[in-house]
Amino acid sequence: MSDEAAPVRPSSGARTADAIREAAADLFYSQGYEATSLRQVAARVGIQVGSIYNHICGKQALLASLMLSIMDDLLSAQEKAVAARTTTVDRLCAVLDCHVRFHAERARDVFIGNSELRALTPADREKVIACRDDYEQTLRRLIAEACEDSGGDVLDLRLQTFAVIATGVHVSSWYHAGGAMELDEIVRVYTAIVLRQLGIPAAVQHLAAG
Amino acid sequence: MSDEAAPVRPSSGARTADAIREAAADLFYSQGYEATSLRQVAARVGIQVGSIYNHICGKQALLASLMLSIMDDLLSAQEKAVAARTTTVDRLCAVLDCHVRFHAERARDVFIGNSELRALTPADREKVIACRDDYEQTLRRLIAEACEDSGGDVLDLRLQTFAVIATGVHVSSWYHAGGAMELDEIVRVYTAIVLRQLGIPAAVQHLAAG
Amino acid sequence: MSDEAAPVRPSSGARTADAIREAAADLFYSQGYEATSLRQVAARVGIQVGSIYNHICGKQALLASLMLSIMDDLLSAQEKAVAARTTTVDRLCAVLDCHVRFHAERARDVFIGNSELRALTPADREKVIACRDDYEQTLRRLIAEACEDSGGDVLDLRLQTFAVIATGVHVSSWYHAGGAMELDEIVRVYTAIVLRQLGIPAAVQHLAAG
Amino acid sequence: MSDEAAPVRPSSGARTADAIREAAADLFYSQGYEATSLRQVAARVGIQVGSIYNHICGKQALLASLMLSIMDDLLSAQEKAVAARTTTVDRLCAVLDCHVRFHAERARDVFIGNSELRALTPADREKVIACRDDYEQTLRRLIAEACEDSGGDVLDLRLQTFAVIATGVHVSSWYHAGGAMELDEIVRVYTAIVLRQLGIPAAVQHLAAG
DNA sequence: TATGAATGAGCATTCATTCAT
DNA sequence: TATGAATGAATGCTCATTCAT
Repeated sequence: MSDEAAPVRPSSGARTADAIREAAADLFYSQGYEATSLRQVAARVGIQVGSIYNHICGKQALLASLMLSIMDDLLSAQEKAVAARTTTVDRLCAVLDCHVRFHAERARDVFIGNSELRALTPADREKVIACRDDYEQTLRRLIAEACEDSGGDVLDLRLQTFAVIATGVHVSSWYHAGGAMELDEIVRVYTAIVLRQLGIPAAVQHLAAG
Repeated sequence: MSDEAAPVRPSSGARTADAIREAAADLFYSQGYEATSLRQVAARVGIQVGSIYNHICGKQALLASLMLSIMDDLLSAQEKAVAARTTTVDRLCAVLDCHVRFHAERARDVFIGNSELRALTPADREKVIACRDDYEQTLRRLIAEACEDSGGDVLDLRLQTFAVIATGVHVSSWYHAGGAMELDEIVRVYTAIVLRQLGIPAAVQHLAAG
Repeated sequence: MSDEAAPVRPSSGARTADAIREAAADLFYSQGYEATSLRQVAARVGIQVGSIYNHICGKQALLASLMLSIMDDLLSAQEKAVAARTTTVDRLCAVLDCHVRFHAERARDVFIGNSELRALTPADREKVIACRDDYEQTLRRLIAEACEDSGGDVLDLRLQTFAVIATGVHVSSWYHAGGAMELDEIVRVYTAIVLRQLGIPAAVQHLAAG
Repeated sequence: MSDEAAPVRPSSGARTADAIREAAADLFYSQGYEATSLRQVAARVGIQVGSIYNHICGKQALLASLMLSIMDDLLSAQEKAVAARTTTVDRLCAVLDCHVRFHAERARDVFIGNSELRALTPADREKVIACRDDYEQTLRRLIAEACEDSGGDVLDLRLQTFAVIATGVHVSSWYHAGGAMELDEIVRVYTAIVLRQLGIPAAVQHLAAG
């Protein structure tokens, strides 16, 4: 309420900062971090290069902040998915659903998160990698638990977890809204092949889906 | 012995050219194309920047030539794998084996091939993408044929082909010789989960393996 | 006095830009465009090379802008000379006066304008040549008209126009203020030999001068 | 006879050297000395850059030798013209004829001689300038003598000598064989306007021409 | 003589960053 | 906050020249 009483352009500063982050993300996605100059970012926002430093601390920091935000969002989404269900198979399915949807819907961000690790400061890189490991560990644990509970057959937990992740991440490279395949359908097929791959019986799958 | 009888500097030119390509590949892999300067490449080879131009036409051309070589090798390996077998399931397994081995053993090159597409000239990019499509098409066709011949059950051919590729490519991000898992073992597990994912009965698998 | 009351750095930007153009003109004159580096220009202005790009778009554009300015000034001077008189012989004399004075007083600029055409972009070269043609055409027309009106005797209009131009342009190669010959005297002799060359009777000349 | 018995490609060395000089002259003419690389020269000759140093001492020396040759030819031509006639007016006309023809027919060389002085070593520049002064002095003396002998009227010897030279040199900027005006005609008009400019009576002109 | 490789200096241009206004 | 000017370092690339073969 008091919020809406504020001037129509509430904190143009924050708006500019957001615009910078958006523009940077777009450019980092399409050209890469190294190939993107702050001049390009500024131009897209409609300001001069120098002005950018009123909103960010530097190019490095901009990338780091961007990547950490993305990892944060990814982890939050996963946590929410885990929390929503009760059985282990249900939980796994929810996390798979979340995995694909996040990678499909935020392909740009996810791509940056995966491809610009090299460009980070060692310190920042460690932080991002910690998030990524966290994400992987959760998925791995869920896979193990779901298999145990449902008669699945894990051949190699690490490799199979990687397979699940890689398959979902790959969706970000080709999915686009309005494309040949609906996202719901993608999630359905993806879940099915993951469960198959884990040897979880079809019967259980239908129960989970039901 | 007979080796050392060879001329001390057998075509110093070709040797330098190769050294440049090797150094460039190493640096492109660890820092990215944009973040790598020709001065770094030259330094690693032990020559001056200018001298590099006796062997390459420019940075762009160096990358393009590198990527096209890699794609060439990849396609050749796949072709050889296809040619060596007779039944469709056998062929699929050979191609899966080749896929994983190539990505594990030439992780550096494969990484460059996947991550520096952006840095290419549109013309060169098209060429590389054409190779990549070719590679995918072969795998897709083999999957379809193998499933048909062996009672497999494809849910979505495109998505599942992508899953097979992504899973194999991912190996390149963690495998290293002497690591926790032998390459043979990786291939074994990978093949198993792919066939499972495609619904190809275990019985057929063992026949193929035998 | 009132001068010094003005702000110490009135638009430092414009001033730097002018200084760059002046320095560039000096160096292009004494060394030629190709032999002049932007580093030299910057050094003469007292800034770093990179800073130059806050004021110009590139070396090419700097030359083009310089040359177009010079041609502009030359054409303007000629136009003013033509406009100031009424009879054709008077007009011709005014234009000859302008021709010699401009070439004597702005020898540096005129030299650049004549000698660096090669260094221009085809597009810019065309523009400069169009100015030059314009200048020549005006002079040629005036010569024809003046001869007709005053009993002159043109042997070959084109060749004689060229002779008039070349003779005046040549002054720029040896005149310097305070030299052996006053500029007024140079103009007087030059005009006389041009009129003689055109066969315009001495009587008319004195009338025109009167 | 014994000459023709020599191998078909007599002294390929001298030939290559000449080819280098020709190629260099062409390129210096069209692009300027500074903008021309020895690589371009070599390419035009059909050899590699390094090989060029078997024939020349360096880029500077190549230019100097080229310019001195040209000045030599120019002076020789003038000397021959002077020697061929007896009366002063005849001599002047012969020298004017030679001046225009040389500048028309060897426009490329004359252009180099005039425009690349800057690029020479001070020592070489002095030599070329000495030739040029020599050439001018001869013409100046001839003008003075011819005017004295034929009732001409010199207003300013130096300026008028310059005018004569500049007019002739200018021909090199537009003449080309097969163009709108025959060279003989150009020489005729040029001579006429020069004599007019010097106030030498037409009667004498016809005598000289006859 | 010709070659191909190497050198070291130089060039136009770009960039992240700083700072007075 | 925004600007425009400046910095200093770096980059891809070219060049005249050298030299072993």
